[in-house]
Amino acid sequence: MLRIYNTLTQEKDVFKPIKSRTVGMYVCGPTVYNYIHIGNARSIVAFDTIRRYFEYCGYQVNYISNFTDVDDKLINEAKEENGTVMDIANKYIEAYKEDVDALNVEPATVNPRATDNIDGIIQFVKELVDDGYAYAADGDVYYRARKFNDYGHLSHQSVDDLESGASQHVSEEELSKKEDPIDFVLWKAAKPGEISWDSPWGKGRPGWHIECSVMSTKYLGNTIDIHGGGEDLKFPHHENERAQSEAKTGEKFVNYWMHNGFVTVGDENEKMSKSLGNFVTVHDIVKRVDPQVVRFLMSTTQYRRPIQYNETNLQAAENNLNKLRNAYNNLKYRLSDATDIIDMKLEQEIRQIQADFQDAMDDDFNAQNGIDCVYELAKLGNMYAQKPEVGKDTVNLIIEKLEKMASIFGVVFKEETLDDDSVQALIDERNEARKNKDFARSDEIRDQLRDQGIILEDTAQGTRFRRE
RNA sequence: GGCGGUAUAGCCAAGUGGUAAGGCAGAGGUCUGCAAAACCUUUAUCAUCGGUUCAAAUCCGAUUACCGCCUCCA
Repeated sequence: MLRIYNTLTQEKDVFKPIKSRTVGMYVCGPTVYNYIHIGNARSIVAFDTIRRYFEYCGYQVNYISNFTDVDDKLINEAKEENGTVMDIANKYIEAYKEDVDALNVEPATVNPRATDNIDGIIQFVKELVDDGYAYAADGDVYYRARKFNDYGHLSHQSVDDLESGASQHVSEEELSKKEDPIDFVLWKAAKPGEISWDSPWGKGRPGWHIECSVMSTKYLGNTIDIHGGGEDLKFPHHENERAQSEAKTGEKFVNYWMHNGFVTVGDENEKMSKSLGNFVTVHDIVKRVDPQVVRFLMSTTQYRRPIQYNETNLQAAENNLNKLRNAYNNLKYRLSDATDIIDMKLEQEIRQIQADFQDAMDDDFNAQNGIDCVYELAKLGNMYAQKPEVGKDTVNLIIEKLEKMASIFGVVFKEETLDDDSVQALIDERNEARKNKDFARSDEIRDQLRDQGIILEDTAQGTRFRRE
């Protein structure tokens, strides 16, 4: 029985999908005005890992993640890079896809763009105005937050507290247009020269939160199973989405609200964000770190926990990932001399590990406990692979389970292959030398191959190799 | 000020009432011609104080520290 921590109820709720074998997920995607940073990546990886576990459980997942491709930051970036807003958006959407692909994230079912949904947004806002939930003011349209009785419930804030916070930050100009400082903008009037669309309120563009409400309901319906994002999106973004959507449809917007924890960085352990200027982009990081390692670090940390991004943790992740890769190789190598004996007891243990794995993941995607089960399986596999005689079916069973469980965390195992006959010739020559106790020569060959990034390992079954 | 979260060995981290999983790093060992890989052994009384209980890391209260949100932000 899968339980999910729901931000709205602040409890782990039993997961009941709206449709029996389908899950509808909407995960807030990036505003595409820059390369994504590893905080973005954490969110993307966290929800990809969750999605993969749903699929492992046999669900079909409708995974929607948007691109917010018009807002102030894009407009500014366009000025700076001397291009149009669409140029900037297109550039960083392409970069996003490359980065996310490097992290082995499954493609979304759809990545809708805000600017492809302007008509829907205008229609949505119009209905809110017609119903009295929103009002036009000088070309802008604002949402009447207080009119939505449940406003503040998701972020567990009282409206009055929010208001005292908001009053300190809202500009004079905005304040003069708003009926109430906590009201938020649905539609923004365009300044001269800015990208804009025609609307009943004049030329303008969408406010920040509205695109997610529109695209979520468009692709997944009025009520969706899961809506996710970073914990900083609880307020105001998700609070506002919820208010807009439920006011418009009169139905519950989201059954399970999920929020991932932050990536912290440096000795200060402070939040990484674009505005603090302490961010590391995925674009840069993959130049020096194996993206699989970054992925592994992120997906094996429970999604609500913070991740300290530093060399120590990266190194630990790499070691652990290599441990799994080695176990895989150890098992694959034994396939060559495996017989058809069967180890029923071992197969029973493997099934138990898988059951434990599912229990762990069913508990709000406890990846830490989940990956521990995979380590246990790897150890079991390593021990088995050292036996004098192994059964082919059993070895294959371990490999299959290892691949299946590890794939949730985005781990892909590759079988080592030689594309170069000269390497095999050297390995043969080295074994000949070893037979003749010419260890000087055999070690020389081993060192030579190591310099090429090929590690030799002598086993009872022969010499095998792997790449560094 | 309001709200939310976290505090367990050098590091990551499990554990939600019965006398501290696991991983990484370190140390020692087995295997190996030597390695590599693997396996084995080894390292804590759980931020502080007080309370409840036969029994608490686990429940209650207080305190401290750190992080986040309340303004754009994954």
